[in-house]
Amino acid sequence: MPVFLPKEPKRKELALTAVLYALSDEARLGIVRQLAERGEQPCGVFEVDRPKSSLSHHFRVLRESGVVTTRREGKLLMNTLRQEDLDARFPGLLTAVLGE
Amino acid sequence: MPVFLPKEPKRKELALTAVLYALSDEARLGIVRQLAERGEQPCGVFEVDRPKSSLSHHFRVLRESGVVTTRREGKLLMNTLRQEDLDARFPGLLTAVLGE
DNA sequence: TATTCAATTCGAATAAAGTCGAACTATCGT
DNA sequence: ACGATAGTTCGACTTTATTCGAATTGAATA
Repeated sequence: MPVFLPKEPKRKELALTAVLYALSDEARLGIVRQLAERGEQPCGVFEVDRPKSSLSHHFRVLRESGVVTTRREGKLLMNTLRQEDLDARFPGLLTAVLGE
Repeated sequence: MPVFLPKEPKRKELALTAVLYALSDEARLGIVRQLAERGEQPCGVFEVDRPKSSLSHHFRVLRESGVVTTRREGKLLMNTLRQEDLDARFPGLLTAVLGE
């Protein structure tokens, strides 16, 4: 009984086009900004004005591109921006996207 | 008799998500890299292994997002990366995407 | 073990992008 | 004016994304 098995790329596998694509959507970019500001957060706190299933889809895109990592903590799925991995692989990108 | 009227956004109108989207495609990113390396270039020189109409489509995306500007010179359409505009609007982004 | 809560997966519908040939437009050279 | 060249636009098709309700999973709690 696996706890939760997202398919997140390792640092070395991060692909620039996939990352840019993930960030090219307002809803997802909003999530990323909020994670950058407030740190680790569960999916539920994001005000995205869409049903859960849509939100979930966007989290999947963020995970599969490697922008976000997710771990379970009790009944919540906690999401974190993969700052270090992104900075290592694409220096300056996240900073530029977040605009300071 | 207009010479050529592309719909390019002004610097202040550049939208981050549109720019990221434009850059999230391998073919377009390839064009951008080549423009960054070699400077202004006509559409024809790009080796993109697709028919002209497809190439043209990608140029349109690059223009409409504001990544590239195009002017006619004789029978060629010369393309330039909008480095200054992009740097002004999204400092560090282009550098990060181009990897130095 | 039954309920509840958090969030995902499924599936089907809609929307948006990409692809490519063919036709078109503009410019240049003859 | 004709032909060649550079690239675009059009239109139809295929592919990929997004959307959202309903069903499902996993974990906590009673």
